[in-house]
Amino acid sequence: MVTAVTNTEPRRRNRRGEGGKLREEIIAAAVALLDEGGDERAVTLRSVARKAGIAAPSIYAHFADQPSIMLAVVQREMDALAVALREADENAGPDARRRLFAVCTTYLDFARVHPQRYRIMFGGLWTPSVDDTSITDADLDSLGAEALTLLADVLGACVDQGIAHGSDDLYGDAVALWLGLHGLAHQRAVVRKMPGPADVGERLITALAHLK
Amino acid sequence: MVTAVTNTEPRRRNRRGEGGKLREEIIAAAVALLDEGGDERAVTLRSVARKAGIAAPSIYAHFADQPSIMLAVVQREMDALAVALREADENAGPDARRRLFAVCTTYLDFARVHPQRYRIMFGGLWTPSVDDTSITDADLDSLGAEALTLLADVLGACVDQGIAHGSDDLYGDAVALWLGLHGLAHQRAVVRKMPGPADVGERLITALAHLK
DNA sequence: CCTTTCACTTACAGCCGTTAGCTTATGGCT
DNA sequence: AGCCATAAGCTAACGGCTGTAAGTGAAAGG
Repeated sequence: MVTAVTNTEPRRRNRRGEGGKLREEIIAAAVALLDEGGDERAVTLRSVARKAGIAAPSIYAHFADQPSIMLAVVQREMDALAVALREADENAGPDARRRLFAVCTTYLDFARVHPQRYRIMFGGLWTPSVDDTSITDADLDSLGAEALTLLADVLGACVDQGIAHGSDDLYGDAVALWLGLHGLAHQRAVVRKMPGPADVGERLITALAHLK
Repeated sequence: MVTAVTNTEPRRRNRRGEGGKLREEIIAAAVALLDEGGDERAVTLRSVARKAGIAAPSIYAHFADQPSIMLAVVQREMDALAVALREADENAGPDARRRLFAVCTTYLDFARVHPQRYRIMFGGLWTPSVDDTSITDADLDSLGAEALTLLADVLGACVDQGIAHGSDDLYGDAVALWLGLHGLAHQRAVVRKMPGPADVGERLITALAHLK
């Protein structure tokens, strides 16, 4: 599967005010390349340009350099994940156990449905160049803080409803729970077949949330 | 820091029967490149050759192609990790809690001391080419099975000594514990600074081993 | 001395990121 | 309707790095 470089149409140029649309198309092209199963080395400036149907230098109107593309992809997917988690929590109703499993399952599903995206988001390869729109600390903390606060919140609800053993450090428990989820999510995103029982996810959640 | 391409000595050629020595030197050079902090993209066939002080094509006498080098590195480090884990277990004495924490701490320490090595071992980027000495399933299961059996063994000892709650599936619990450790180890290997409390490792171990 | 092992030099073709300068469609203005 | 400034994207080209192939030299040791 080479996904056809054959560009049937030479792509209609964007209209006057809508030059910025191309930026989104570039990010989408990069994500598409990832999803096609090739690893992140397949996402080069030139391959992205080909996928988007534009000439390579046209990217420089929207991104400073190649790493910036990857950075934008990570940012977009981080936001998408955060939104999905909040949504899952809100749609789960008032029951704390339901909320907990909804959030955790949504997290795990993201990694399973988009393994390549998950890999670049948390695989730590989007270059720690400390310049321009740098993420690295601030933005990882952004999702970090956001998702972890959500998790701590749900854990607190579990304690309040009496289905989990309390703790003096809810945030620390949230971090531990997230680390467990991350371990499973990352491993699933990396290998073809996971060892161990199918319900290992539930075991992780049950143990790390101290459910009774 | 460019680590000096300046090869003072042109490197003494190996003696008659010892041609195979170069193979080890090549692997060591690749590992050295990793440890220098550059990511795995810095480990190219040519850079490895430069680091080892040999000409690039000389590698082909010992490795079929570039991915094979990475593969050999992963194999070597997998073995080293397995040995370290067994050693830690044997040196921990008979106390089950000590054994458990010795093994887990050793695992976590490996990832902290050699983050780049850990990343390529479990980051799933050493190309899933299904040919020649392929690892991918067999050899990951090798460490997988080995380390997981060890963990299950230690967990069983914890139950026997009455310091942990029993379970009907010890191997499943071992997998869950390993996933937690992996989550922490990988995250530490990837980001500069981890959120959360310092004792998060002990929390993971305590919760996932069902310690009382 | 002469064979065999070990490693080297040279070279090719392909991809990469990036710079410089050019073309073309768009849409407001006269 | 016609002009024409400008936004939007293109072509050509550079230097550098990559993996790999083909053929060459030198040292070791029987």
